[in-house]
Amino acid sequence: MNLKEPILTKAILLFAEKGFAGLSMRQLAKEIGISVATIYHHFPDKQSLYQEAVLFAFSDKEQIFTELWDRPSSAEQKLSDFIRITTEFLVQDRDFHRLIQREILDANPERMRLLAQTVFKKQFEFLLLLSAELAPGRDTHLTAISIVSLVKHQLEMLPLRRHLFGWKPEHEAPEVITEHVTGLLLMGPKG
Amino acid sequence: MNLKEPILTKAILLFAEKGFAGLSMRQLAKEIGISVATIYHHFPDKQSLYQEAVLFAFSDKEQIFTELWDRPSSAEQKLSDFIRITTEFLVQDRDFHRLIQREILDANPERMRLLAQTVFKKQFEFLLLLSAELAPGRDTHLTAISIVSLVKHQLEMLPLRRHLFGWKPEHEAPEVITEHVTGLLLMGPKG
DNA sequence: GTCTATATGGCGATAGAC
DNA sequence: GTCTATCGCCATATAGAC
Repeated sequence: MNLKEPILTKAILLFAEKGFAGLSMRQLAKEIGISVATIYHHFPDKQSLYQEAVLFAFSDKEQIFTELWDRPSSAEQKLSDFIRITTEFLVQDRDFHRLIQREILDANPERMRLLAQTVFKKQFEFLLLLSAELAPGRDTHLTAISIVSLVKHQLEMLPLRRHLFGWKPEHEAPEVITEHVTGLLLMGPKG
Repeated sequence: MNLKEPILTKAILLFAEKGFAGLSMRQLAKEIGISVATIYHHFPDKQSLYQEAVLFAFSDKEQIFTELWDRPSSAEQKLSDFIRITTEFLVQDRDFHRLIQREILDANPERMRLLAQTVFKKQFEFLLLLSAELAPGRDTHLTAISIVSLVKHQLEMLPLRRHLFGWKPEHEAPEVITEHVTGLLLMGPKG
């Protein structure tokens, strides 16, 4: 049987958890239950495996949102849906989220460009249109990033937040986060 | 001369850049211009060096905000000042920011607890008071986190944002980010 | 396409001289 | 307190049998 896809699948999981330098080829092979040489049959070196794994992880993720933008709903409703879908997705696919975090932290310009132009381009352009409609007086780029920030960073901060004052278990629920972020964005602080 | 502090200083820089697994003791020694054995004279092992470096990096950071909370200004002004100070600080001390990101990504529960209770405790409690005053109807914990998110994540996304539609060089300026985030929070999307 | 065996080098850590 | 020299191990990567 061809082991290329199983290798990529396990690699995504373990690279997300340990980072590039933190995962050895031996560990990866052991986890899959194959030999190191088999990995090297499918990938020329560790770096290539990593890059292919990242692309593989991102390959099917674009579709999740496509249906959303076509709905004949109001801008407010679309924002609310976008926040909910993104939150649920990031909560459900933690490995993917950790991989994004690591990639952005690494900040390799070429890989950033690739990511921006292949995976996020379309979603971000829809988000820009939405920002222009919802916050006409504001810089749309900064507003769109702010929307993403509120969703993504709420989740990224969880390990730390758990130890900060006022935290409650329900703050980890996707629907609670969604409601808070949506309300803050649509109605402002006083709403 | 005692090399403990120079070791810690360089370690902060390189751990922030490469991560724990990505930096070897040999590389670190070479960068400082000393031998590996000298590092091991001051620190029992790599893990201890890392943890001490992280604590050292955070040790003097708490003071930056203390003066702010004592000022006799309005809640709106305090929020604006907090956002500005935080943005400028994170832009200026990128190594520190990257170290925070790595620590949160690692998510070691014990280290998270330590970080929350030593470095962020006081600032976060002031931020909670501010959130309660500015957004009385909302969950103060979530609001406070949202404020942090808007500042911190705007900067973390920079490597990716540069390749997304609508980005302009001025979006990297602390004062532009500050103004956007402050406006969004205080006046909502329509403001 | 997968394996066992191995080459080569860098790794964390230590011994012992100065 | 700092060094040179070295141990034993694990890393990436390859050779060659099946």
